[in-house]
Amino acid sequence: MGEGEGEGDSDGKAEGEGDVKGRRMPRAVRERQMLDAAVVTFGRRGYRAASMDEIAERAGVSKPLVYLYLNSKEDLFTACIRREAQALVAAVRDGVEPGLTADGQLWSGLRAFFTHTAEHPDAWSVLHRQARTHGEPFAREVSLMREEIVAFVTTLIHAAAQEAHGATELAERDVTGLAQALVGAAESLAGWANEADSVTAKEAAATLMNFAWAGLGNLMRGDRWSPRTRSAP
Amino acid sequence: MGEGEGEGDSDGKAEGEGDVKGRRMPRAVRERQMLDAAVVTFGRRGYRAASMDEIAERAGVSKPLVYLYLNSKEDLFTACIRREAQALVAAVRDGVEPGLTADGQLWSGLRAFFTHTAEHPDAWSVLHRQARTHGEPFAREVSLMREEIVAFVTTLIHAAAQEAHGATELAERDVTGLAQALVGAAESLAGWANEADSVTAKEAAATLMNFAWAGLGNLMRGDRWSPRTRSAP
Amino acid sequence: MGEGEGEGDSDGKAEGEGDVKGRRMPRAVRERQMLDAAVVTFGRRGYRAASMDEIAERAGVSKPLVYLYLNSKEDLFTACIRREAQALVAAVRDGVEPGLTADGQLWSGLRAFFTHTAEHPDAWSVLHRQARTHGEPFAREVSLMREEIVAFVTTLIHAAAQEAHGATELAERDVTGLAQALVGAAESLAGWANEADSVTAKEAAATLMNFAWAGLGNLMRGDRWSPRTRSAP
Amino acid sequence: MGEGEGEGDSDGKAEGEGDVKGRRMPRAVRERQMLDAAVVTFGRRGYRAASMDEIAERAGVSKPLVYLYLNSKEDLFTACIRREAQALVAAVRDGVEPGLTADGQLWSGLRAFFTHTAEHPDAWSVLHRQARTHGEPFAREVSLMREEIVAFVTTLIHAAAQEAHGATELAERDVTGLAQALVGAAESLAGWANEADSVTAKEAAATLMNFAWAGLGNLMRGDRWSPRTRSAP
DNA sequence: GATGAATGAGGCTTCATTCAT
DNA sequence: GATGAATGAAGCCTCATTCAT
Repeated sequence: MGEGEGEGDSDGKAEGEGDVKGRRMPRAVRERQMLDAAVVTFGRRGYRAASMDEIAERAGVSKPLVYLYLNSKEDLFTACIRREAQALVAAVRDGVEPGLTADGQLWSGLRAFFTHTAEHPDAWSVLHRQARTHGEPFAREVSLMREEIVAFVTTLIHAAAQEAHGATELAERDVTGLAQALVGAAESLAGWANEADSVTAKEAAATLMNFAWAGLGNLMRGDRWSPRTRSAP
Repeated sequence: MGEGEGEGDSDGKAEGEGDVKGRRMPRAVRERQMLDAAVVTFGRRGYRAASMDEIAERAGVSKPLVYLYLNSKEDLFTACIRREAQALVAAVRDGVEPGLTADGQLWSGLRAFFTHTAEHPDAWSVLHRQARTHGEPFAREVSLMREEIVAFVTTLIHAAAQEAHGATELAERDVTGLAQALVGAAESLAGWANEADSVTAKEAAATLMNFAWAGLGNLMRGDRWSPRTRSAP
Repeated sequence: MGEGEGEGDSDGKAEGEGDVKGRRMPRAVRERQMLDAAVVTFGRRGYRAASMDEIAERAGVSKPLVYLYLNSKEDLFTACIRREAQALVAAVRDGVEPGLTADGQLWSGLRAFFTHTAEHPDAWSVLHRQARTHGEPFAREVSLMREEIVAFVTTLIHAAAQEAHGATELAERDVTGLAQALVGAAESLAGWANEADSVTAKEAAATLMNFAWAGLGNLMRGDRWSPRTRSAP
Repeated sequence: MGEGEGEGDSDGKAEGEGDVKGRRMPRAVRERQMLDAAVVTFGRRGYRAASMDEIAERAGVSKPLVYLYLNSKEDLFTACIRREAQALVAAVRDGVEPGLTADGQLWSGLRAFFTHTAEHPDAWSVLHRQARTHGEPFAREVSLMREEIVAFVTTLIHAAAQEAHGATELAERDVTGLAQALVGAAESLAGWANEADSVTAKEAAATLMNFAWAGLGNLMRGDRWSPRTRSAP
């Protein structure tokens, strides 16, 4: 009740590598299989509801082996988070096309972000939902990633400002606020895009880009809303 | 995150009613105490990690009484969600000052939202994190609330558009996208504001308001970013 | 799972006495209501699965009142057993028509037995199944009743023997064995009659009577089966 | 009753395998130990009153192992019933000496029945008392066994009738009634034999055989008792 | 006479984790 | 390198039973 999602185990156990159960395999491969299984399980069931039994079974190995390689449930979860965080950051970095203007880069980065999260929903669930829902050891890992992304976006914002005007000084707090809002909006839109299949990653990216663009423009123009500002935006 | 694991239980048990442990109290009062305790516990630990033992202890009653009044962990969690969702919606509705222009109303609503979430961080955690992290019975409750808020925001957006220009027709998808992004941004900013105490509800509201304002302006102007648009926002 | 039977509470709570809930009633009446409720509940759910809550509710009183009048679950169960055992014994005794020959008396007694058990299935369940299934305090009560009936039947058997032949001496063990077998058969047939509604109390009694009759006849004739006896009964 | 509450645990835990507590053992062996312990516990305490704790302890293992191998209390009880039902049926079948006349077969079957129930009183309690006292999942298992035995007895009755007379047609209902009564009597006598140790299986079988014999004879002779029949059996 | 409020104790079940092979 | 066997600890839930009014 109330836990997990998928009773139907029609998903691939990634046994597609042609491995027969019990086959000796190099440690690295086994470890990857375990992490894959763990990400799926944690992503769908949540940290507490995921059982080492299910993870081991999904990975096609025995439980003691999981412990041998990954020590404990906590360590395993941390490893998942770390791996997926790096993968996401890498996907975004690699998606950014370097030759473009700052806004072009932002755009390509956003597309990469939405594409990656759409293609790895379990990983996204681990990072966005599960890791942040459980106490300190895990939340920190995600915070690090989030900060990395926020920093990256901040850089792009500064660059865009530079390109546009030369050196308009932007207040640091404003920029951070914008970045926080952008990332939050992105996360929300990622969820929206995952639910309503009709919305593609590209559309989500476009929506967000518009949003960011407008916010940035206002910021640079110093055109800020205040209680005294009246209508007519 | 600001929630953390909360090992140090230096928090007030809200026993402020002057009650001595073990005193007989009318059902309604006890029930409120239990819900209070449950919100705190669920908010900090998460649904699975929260134990009925801890909830009962925090409420200052024995476990069986919790079951007598609230049936099961699932029902208890649902009751928490329901109560806090209504409280949040009510807070926002009550915060909106009716005489104002649409943007003034949006502004006051946002302030109320950030104020409420800042004052009830555990409740906010329950709604934003915990409820959505666990399966169907709970997520739906929050979805209802979220949709209510999204609908409300959508109304204000339309009203603002009207006020500004008369009848610019906005594409429905754009408006929904904007609302989704806004709510997501708000959620993210609420977290930010909770973490860094230096950021007040008012500031967060201002940041978001700017954001919304700019997005709305763009939308109405038809001034949309596209890959071919070049720099100079 | 595995307990009780009737979810559908379409049975009368015996509130047919025209009592309004909460009405003060003489102790004897209240006590009877409680015992009625208890017999139904114990009969359907079994001793352990029956809860004092259900019994109190079915009786239309509060739990503490049940304790006030009947002390404990154990005492309550004992009271049920005692009352129903006496009722059954009385029904049989009253059913026996005194003027008849011994076999006529046996016949009328059997009819009374089957009629009573058919009309009070819950009471029969309490005596036959539940009481004997649980440890010492209860089994003894039923044993007493059973012995009373066995003794009564034994008397009739002796009387019948007398009537038939004058003083054929029957071995005590044989008579007791016959009586035991008879009672067991009666219990089994009572169950059979309860299940297959097509079998009436009268038919069951007839079947058993034939049985008894034949057994008794053999006994008196000294016509006993032994491994060396060959076919042709 | 002979079962009682069994406070004094002076019984052997059947640890006769020479195993030391905690030793690793193959699954099949452990499973048998658990079933043995469960039969004893269920037989003496009843389904509800038996605790998994006691069963595990009696089996010399920890509770989780019981769950690992047997899933749940319900499954465990079902497994007990199934195993003991099969054992009893097998004992009776194996006890029947095939070369004999029908009545000889009935006799040998009865002896086997009484011997088996006398040697396995807890198993008999499980089948006769406990399983039938608790709701549907369990009663059905025993019903199947009972029907199997009733059918078997019915066959023998027909055969005996054949041998005796050639083809006297017996009414189906009469035969079923006889079989029901016989089985009931047998069950009752089994209890009697268990209580009073002085009564051996052989004696019980003899008593019942006489009973059956007489009933069958009457049936075939059409010599039935009726209210109008007067004395002189 | 009657009850709403409250609890200590115990039962079923699951899980992360470790041996011994 | 890999696993079948095994468990301590903990969680959800229910129940018989008692106060205080």
